[in-house]
Amino acid sequence: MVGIEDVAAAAGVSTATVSRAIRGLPRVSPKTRARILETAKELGYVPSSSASRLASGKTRTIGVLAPYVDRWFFGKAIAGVDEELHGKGYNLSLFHLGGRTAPRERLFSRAMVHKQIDAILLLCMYLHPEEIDDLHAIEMPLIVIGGPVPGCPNVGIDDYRAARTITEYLIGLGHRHISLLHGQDDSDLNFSVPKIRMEGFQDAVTAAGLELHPDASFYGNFTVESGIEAMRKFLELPEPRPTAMVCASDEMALGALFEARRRGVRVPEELSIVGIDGHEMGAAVGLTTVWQDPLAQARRGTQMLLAELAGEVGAVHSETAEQRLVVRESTAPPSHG
Amino acid sequence: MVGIEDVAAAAGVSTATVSRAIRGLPRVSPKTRARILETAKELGYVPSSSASRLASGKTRTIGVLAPYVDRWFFGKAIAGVDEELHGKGYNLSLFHLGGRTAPRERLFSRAMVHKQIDAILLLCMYLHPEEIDDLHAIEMPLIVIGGPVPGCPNVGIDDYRAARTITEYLIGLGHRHISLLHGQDDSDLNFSVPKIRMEGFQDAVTAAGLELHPDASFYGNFTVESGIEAMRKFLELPEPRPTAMVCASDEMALGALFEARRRGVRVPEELSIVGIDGHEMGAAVGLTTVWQDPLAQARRGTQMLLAELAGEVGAVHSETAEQRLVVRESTAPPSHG
DNA sequence: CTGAAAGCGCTAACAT
DNA sequence: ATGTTAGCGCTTTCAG
Repeated sequence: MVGIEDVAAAAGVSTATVSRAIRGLPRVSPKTRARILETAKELGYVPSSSASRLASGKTRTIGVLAPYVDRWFFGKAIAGVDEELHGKGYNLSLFHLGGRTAPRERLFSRAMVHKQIDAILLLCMYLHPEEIDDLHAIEMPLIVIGGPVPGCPNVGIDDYRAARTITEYLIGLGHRHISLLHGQDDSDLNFSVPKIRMEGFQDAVTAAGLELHPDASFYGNFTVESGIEAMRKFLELPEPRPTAMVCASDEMALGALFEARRRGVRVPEELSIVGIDGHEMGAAVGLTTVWQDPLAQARRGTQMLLAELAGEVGAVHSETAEQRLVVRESTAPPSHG
Repeated sequence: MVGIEDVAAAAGVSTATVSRAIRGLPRVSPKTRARILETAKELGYVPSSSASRLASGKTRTIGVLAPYVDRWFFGKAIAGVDEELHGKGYNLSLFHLGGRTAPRERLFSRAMVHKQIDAILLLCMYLHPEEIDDLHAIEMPLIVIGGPVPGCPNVGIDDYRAARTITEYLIGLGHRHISLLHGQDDSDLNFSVPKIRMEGFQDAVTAAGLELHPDASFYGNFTVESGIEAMRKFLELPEPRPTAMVCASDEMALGALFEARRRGVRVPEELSIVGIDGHEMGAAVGLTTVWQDPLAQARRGTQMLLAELAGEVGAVHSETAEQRLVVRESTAPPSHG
């Protein structure tokens, strides 16, 4: 295998010069650099990343910690990191956070992770207190995309406002009895996107002088299936049923919407349904939602990490991402006034 | 930072023994191993992956080359690799193949990639001849998931049969005039999933003595949006229009289905629509399709790579994945007989 | 079963 | 602008 020494010998220079030339560092004369680059190409030289990692202490890879990769938000975010990294000589390593598994295991694997990356981009919905502590202990640029993590910079939308906005929109339409499909299970995590969205909903309802109907609240796990399941339960509710349903995500809203129509419930005439996210399918079926762009959020976060790694201290900081109420055809005033 | 020497000193052994003990290699007495493991934990020792990569020549990372990450098939497949790798001490590095960009650039980045991984899992739909050659030149376990790549082992469904099956199902229902929404653009790549599915469709049609209607053929890029777009064009077709449409993917079929209903076209009464894939949303809306499981396919492929890396020669080989016609409510006999 | 020592291939001072 | 020379922290023969 051709190494840096071969190139150095062939080009008649030292390995140090070859190293500088190839990495585009200064202190190499243009003509020397050109010659080195050419011989390197001729010899088919490719630097050993292992060796350069060890020698430099930099891995030139960004670690993306995610609980899922086959879900809308996470897929878009990972794509965003990838796009931003592309062509910049950085690699993307994917680490499974493990949905809601024991924190103990998560911490352990995290220790192994640190040595392999230069910075972390965290995607998550839930985080246990001890995990947060662990995160703070890491000496490494870190940005979280999406939900807030106390003490960590993040880029994401204001989830409370998103939930409140969409709920108030429904109330403004005349709905007085609104069902909620949230993404929170019975854990007591305080700083989680599902919890925050739920609060936004609740505050909007009570602020309007309306009542919360615990029996018309359903749990989902952000999947289409859970939306379907929730709608089934909803339809078993005694009349009069709520005239609208706000779902904590578009994926669940879509499931609910499909199931409602399948059961012959007319949307929005008999039931208004809304989501949060901006899923492409939502646009296709006319789902009213609060749009956000996780891909852009992840790109922004990645830019910050890269800037920080490039020496720009303070480059990583919290930033609120764009969100927008998008009214489509899944909402209408309640039919019975 | 605590290194292997610190552990060796604290445990009163040599670094070689620590290395063996920690990696679970033989030739270490049980009690010595226990003592080493304990002191390592006490000291909070974590091996430097950079150093071990350089010294061993193994990176313990699987490279996943994919053109997209935020699309159903690819997201599921990446999740599958991740699941299979989990807990086995292997990392997953994601490399963007770059949709249909210039092969030249793809080759270049591929050279950089090789030094960073021990095996490759390739996800793709299109591959240029020179890229295939390049792939063959790689001395590294390789498996492709999904579409076939000449000369490379792959695990995936029989796309020709999938397309043919679904088309014949429609024909069996009585449809004589069928529209096609395929995923092929005007390139001339021969071995690509889009092309193969198109052939399955065409052969089914002609074998039944029916005619191909080029004007009722549409191009899509596997996204929901392209399905919507195709349906718009379809609806501009002069009457009598085809009574059924087969789409090369569920995502496109879903887009077509939504747009059709939005325009007031009743599915399946006036128009039958089918897809291929088994997307969760398809189940939710009752889309007839040929189901497949990319997550399982990727897991299987990853298992093979891992086995091969473990020394099991011949572990990597082609395998045809499970597929199944799933009849739901988006299909019915043509209404006008 | 355990230790000594020679690298793995590059980077980063420090010199020149 | 370029060369010299130590390592980076672990793995791996080869001895013992």
